Amino acid sequence: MSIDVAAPIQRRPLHNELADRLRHMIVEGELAPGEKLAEKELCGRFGVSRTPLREAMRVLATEGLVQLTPNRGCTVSKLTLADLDEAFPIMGALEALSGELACQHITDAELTRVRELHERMVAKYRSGALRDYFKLNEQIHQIILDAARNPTLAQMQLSLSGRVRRARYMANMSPARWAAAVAEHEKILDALSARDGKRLAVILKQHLANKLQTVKEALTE
Amino acid sequence: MSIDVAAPIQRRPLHNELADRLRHMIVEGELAPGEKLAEKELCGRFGVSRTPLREAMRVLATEGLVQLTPNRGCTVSKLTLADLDEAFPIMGALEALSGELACQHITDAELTRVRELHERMVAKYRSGALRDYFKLNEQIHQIILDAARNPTLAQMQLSLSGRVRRARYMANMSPARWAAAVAEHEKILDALSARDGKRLAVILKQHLANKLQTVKEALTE
DNA sequence: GTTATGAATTATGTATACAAAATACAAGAA
DNA sequence: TTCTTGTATTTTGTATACATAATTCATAAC
Repeated sequence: MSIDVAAPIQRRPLHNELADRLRHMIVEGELAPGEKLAEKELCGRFGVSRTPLREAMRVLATEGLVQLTPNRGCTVSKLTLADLDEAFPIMGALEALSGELACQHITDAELTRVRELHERMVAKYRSGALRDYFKLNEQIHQIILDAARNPTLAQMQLSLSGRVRRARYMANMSPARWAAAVAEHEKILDALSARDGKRLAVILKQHLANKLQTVKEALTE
Repeated sequence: MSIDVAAPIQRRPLHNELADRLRHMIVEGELAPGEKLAEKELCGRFGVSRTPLREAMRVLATEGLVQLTPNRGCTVSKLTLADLDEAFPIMGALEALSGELACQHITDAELTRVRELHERMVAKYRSGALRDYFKLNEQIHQIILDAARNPTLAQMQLSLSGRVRRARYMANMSPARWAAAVAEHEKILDALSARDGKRLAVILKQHLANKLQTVKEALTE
């Protein structure tokens, strides 16, 4: 195995690297909601000075992942029920738009890819592999998002879903919900195949509304 | 006139103040798109050191108002036709959602306020006062946004509209367009008064689509 | 025992200093 | 002239130092 000597040498600023790492840690739940993020401690952990770390913090604060209080430091944003109630309808509206636009722009190759992922996802459902199911689910939504050909929209969706992603593990889907979700995905595939944007928009919006219900039920248990 | 001695003493970090000022300057067009923002020069202008300025820059970059290139500094983001094509449909989707939610939550008092602003706006239209018209227009949309009772949604709308606000002065509305816009606002008021969320959503989405057309026509001239 | 007060400590906000990269520019070669 | 190539300057990236606010904790008053 040889390295690509023509590839550009990657050198990114520390604050970018830090922002990415911290974002990942928060989104994946490695840093608990409400946790205090002391600059000094994080500097020690990453082996950097406070300057780039603080710059990364401002970015995460703007994205809503952490909360900054003047002279009082930084904490990982909590994810309340109200936050979910706010975020999911927005995600529904954005997904609906994605679906509409995707129907206008999606290529046959992309459509084939969606079908393939869908089949594999259904197989994972049948075998009860929730984790793999989620992964394929995400990939399908990602392709729709890409097919919308609207990077701004994709960016906003990504940012928003990052915020609520932490709630994911809470959503221990009931068998009934899971079956319903799969049924919804059949409809999504149908509408997308027919390139029926309006229909897909309605389905996706409802899909997100149901997702919210699932998460909320899991939370109130 | 006496000061309110009970009011909390305002002391905000410099980076917040800087971010607000720079954001305002960019959104209002005082800093031209594509303009280079050298740290040293801005530090001199505001009388601060580079540390808080750089923190403010990261925030603006996350909001999409400036572009950072590693080791190469910062420039005010340009607003291309493609950006408008991306942003307006998203704003349409978000406004539509706002309208839907607003119909569920708006109080009679707020509705009265909207009617009042609407009347004043129509008067400004009749007298040809475009600037005042815009201002009242914005206030109406703001009330709808507030009535949606979804701060996350409001925040996202604000951020997006800030990005495209610079294109506003380009939109020198034709008389026909202006008349059409006013007619649309009559429909908006009707649907809102009837608290018919679905109808309002459709109107608002179309309203934004028309706005995009207006701006694009003004640009291609 | 509880509350209040103040010094000591710690953390955050800002400025400055140093390192490294990019840019500008001048001198020399084709 | 035009294109290199090397050097000086400028700019950005990062670390450190200092200023100020918040917190902790011990002590004193009630």
